[in-house]
Amino acid sequence: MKTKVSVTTVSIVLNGNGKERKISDEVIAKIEKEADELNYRPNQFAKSLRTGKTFTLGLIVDDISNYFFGHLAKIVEEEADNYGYTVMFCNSENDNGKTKNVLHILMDKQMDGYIIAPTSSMLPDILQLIDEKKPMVLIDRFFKNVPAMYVTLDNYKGALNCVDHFVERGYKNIAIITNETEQIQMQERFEGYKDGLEKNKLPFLTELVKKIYFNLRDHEVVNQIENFIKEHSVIDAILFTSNNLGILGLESLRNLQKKVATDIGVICFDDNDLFRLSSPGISVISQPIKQIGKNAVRIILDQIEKKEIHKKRIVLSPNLIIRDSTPSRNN
Amino acid sequence: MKTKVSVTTVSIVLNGNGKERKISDEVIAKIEKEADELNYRPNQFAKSLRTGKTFTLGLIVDDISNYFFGHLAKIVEEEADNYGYTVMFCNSENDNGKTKNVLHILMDKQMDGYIIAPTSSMLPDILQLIDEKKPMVLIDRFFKNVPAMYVTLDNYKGALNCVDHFVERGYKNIAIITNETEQIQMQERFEGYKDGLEKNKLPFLTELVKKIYFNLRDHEVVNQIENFIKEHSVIDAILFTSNNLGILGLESLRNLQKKVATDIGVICFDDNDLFRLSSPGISVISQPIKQIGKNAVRIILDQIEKKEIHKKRIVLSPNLIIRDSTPSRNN
DNA sequence: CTGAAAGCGCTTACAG
DNA sequence: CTGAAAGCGCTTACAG
Repeated sequence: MKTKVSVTTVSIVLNGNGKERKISDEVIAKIEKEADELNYRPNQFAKSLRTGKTFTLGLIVDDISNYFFGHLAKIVEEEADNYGYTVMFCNSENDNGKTKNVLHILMDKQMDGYIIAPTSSMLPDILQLIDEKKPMVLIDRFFKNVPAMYVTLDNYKGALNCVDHFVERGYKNIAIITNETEQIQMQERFEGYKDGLEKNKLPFLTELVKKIYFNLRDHEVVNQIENFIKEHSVIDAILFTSNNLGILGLESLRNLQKKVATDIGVICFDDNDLFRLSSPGISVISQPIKQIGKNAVRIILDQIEKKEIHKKRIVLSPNLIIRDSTPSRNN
Repeated sequence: MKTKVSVTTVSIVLNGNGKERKISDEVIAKIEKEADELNYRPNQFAKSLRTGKTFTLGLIVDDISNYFFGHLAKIVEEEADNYGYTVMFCNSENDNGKTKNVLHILMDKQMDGYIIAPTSSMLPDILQLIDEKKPMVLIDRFFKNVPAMYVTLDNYKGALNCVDHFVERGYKNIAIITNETEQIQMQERFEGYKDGLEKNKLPFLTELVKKIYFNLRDHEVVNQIENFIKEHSVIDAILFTSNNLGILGLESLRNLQKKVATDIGVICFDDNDLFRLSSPGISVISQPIKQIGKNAVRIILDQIEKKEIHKKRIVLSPNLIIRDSTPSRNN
């Protein structure tokens, strides 16, 4: 910058503090003009190094190509952008495939805040983050007894509603296909299923429970679901506890030439284009993705800006959308 | 660090240059031990400020919640991660909604490289990036006469193949539903459609062309498609030129109670769960997403590491997957 | 084999 | 109203 003016003044002006610091209008104008002409853009590391702020949020999801997390990421980016933040993301792949610690990578880059769908292996890092009082919010699931803020769905109620709906429509042998995991959202969905059966005076049968490991390939999951269904012809309804399981489940049913609705009732957790538009349309427990994302960003920004936090833990209501995959079995 | 040793030595050791610089094994061991105990993590801004490297790639897509871009983002993140890079992403939303310049935000944060699905408004910034010799690769589309590297599909051939397939199956009144845009991938798809008709001695009729603006809401798009189909009962086949248009198109057809396959043949660009698993399954031109992502990252890393670049422009082959939405009309 | 010093490009008290 | 100087936490010639 060839203007005869100190870097101090330039810094003040370019950060919009010219007026406040009583820099003369003339100098302000000159600096702004030149900065513009030279296409000057301040070095953000230098800035961050000095101020400690990065204006970057770290987002960790299972898999950004999954409908739920992709849409969540979109909302998060949009919201963050509204407040001048950008987002860096990592896929945890539920601890599969990657041995390295995703969260650590983001911690190294010093995010201003962290939005995390946690896996069990992240616990130590999450505790460290809490220890360092870094802004953080967990999404989709959380850890019991860990003092972290979070935004989740009332998963228990969601699953319970599914069972109620199945029973109301006359289904009697309701299976659940879920993941083998200690993650709390899945545990709660499972509890909701069990308690739903009990509430409706139906027996809980372990043979109607299929738990699938995360680290399988899609076709293996499809195979397992096919075998499970084949071996239990008594099943007249299935609750899939996730987007992904539901999609692969539909593939399994198609392979088995089992007709959804006609042969078997189906409800899935999470909505997506396939569930919405396939025929028959699939009844789902839909999550308020927009609200989850917006709340998460708001909580993070409140923490960053040290505003008072009104609600630390947000549990949103599930929404049962009834379509054609659960026709009445009463006669 | 309380070890009696200079920061210089610490820096050398922690960057793995201890041996090379002939630091004594004893000192190396001591430093590593203490770094470990103190959970020491070097400040990345300081590092970046000094070295000019961020180990961060910027990714700009239309919309990360879109199947194509979400899956692409996943691959990009995985590949980048393999080489120690993280990725920061922005949704361009095809210039809708956001007035600000997405690319500028990333440029401010000094990405080591840029992977961009460009929109027209980005052109000036892209030229600047080229000017500054920043590693960059365009994906999905590019600008004619701009000397940038890119990875795209042979969109022309893809559309041409669709028309060929329709004709082969006996369809005569093939409509195209595409976006109103100057983006080159869409232009090429349109050209492929036109030339496909000509090649097959079918007339090109402007009334069978529907171009839809990007900045519409989903339900508006659905409405427009519905009206278009209603007003042109002659149509016996439709080529949707994107994922998104295809999904909304299926919604329109459902609303109109038009049966895919029975009433009308359908092919969409891009594959997804809905097209794959709905019944009837939708025939698609699928893009090799994995290859696009891997190539893009490789090209960027080659540029960053100043390796010789073998291919600067990669045009991948489309893959026509024939399912049930294009049954034979010959009799 | 190891360390002192400079410097990356900013911002922020502080001085005048 | 404006500027000199210190310092954020690293790395990298350079010296010894």
